[in-house]
Amino acid sequence: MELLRTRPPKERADAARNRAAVLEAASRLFAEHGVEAVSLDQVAKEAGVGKGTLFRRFGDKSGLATALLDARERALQEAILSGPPPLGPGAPDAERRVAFVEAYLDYLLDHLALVRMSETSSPGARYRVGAYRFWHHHLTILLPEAEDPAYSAHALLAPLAAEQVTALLPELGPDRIRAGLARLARTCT
Amino acid sequence: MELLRTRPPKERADAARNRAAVLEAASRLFAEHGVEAVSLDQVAKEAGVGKGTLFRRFGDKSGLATALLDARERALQEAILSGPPPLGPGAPDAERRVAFVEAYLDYLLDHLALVRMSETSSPGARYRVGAYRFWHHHLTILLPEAEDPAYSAHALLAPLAAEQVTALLPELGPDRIRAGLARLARTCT
DNA sequence: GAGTGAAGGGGACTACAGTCCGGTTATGCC
DNA sequence: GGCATAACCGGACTGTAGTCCCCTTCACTC
Repeated sequence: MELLRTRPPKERADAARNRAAVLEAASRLFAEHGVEAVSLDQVAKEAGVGKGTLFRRFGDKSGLATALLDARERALQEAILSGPPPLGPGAPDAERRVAFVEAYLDYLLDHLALVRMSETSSPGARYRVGAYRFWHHHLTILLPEAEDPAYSAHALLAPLAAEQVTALLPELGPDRIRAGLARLARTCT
Repeated sequence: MELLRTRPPKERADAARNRAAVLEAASRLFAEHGVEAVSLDQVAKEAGVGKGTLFRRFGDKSGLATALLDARERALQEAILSGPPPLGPGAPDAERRVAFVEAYLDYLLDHLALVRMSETSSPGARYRVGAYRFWHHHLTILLPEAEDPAYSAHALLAPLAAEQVTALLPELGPDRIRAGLARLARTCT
């Protein structure tokens, strides 16, 4: 018998079932038709729930995308907090910065359309979610010698916006982007 | 008698009249109620034209914003091409880069909501318009010693995205943003 | 296992961006 | 000045994000 509860114990059974159904339906539809081409009506219908339910659970389109990315995001955060260096603790700051931007770029390229949706539907979404705060805090800590670590961290995250990477990818290709980011991370004091 | 034609001679009189009416109405409504709160239906009604006309002329919401910003944008481009240094030609590259990011930030802070609308309604709009190409080309020229001038120019423009500045403004205030950008522009090789 | 309070469900509803096409008007030529 | 034609006009139409609120269903108590 399954007694393990990953969520706080107050989520009702029907709610959990619907949450899972929505995530699964969204994942399937996005994979099949592309993120852009799928409307939330379709997701709701495919999941067998009403539209109201979908919005109640996920707030808006960017919230749904964020929920779908949650697992991958957590994995990266784990690797940063307690994985092996240079991504995890133990390496010099500059190397950890480089490792971070490269790992984040990998994550981004793997899920570009979805991250883009999570950042762009709903204005300012990127900067509101907890994950951005996490990346920003991490980089701030790794920039103790900068004149304004908080600003430098934002400036290093700016070219990692999904919108920016999407626009630059056809022009420069992933390798130049990766190299440029690494240079930036190493030298940005 | 007015013989001066600023546009190529093929724009019909009614088209020109409607163009002006739309721009004036949009400008007035945005000033009065805020950019976010005004719908294009309202703009069309206020200008006394149909919706179809509005979209025919300006393509979409971001096109309308771009048209409203056109004059200010051109002024900045003029100053860069032929104004006095350090913004115009004559000063060392690093100083010109700093002058550019500061001047652009001023422009941005003056018209933040409008620029944001021009960049965010319609995905990828920021990178498609001619103006972005202009700024990018200008910075590329000013970064001859960078390992990848084209990428560095993009990276320096990234923290000048309206979305980013909007998010950082309440947290850091304009002065820290300005100082951080200037540092970045000076040292970004 | 029946009652009860609250959380959840769902679909009709609104508002808005963007499209389309039949009718209209300006312009250039005779 | 009249005519042909191409450009333009405008509002009805579509599809989508997001809201609202009444009804259902769960979980907890006795």
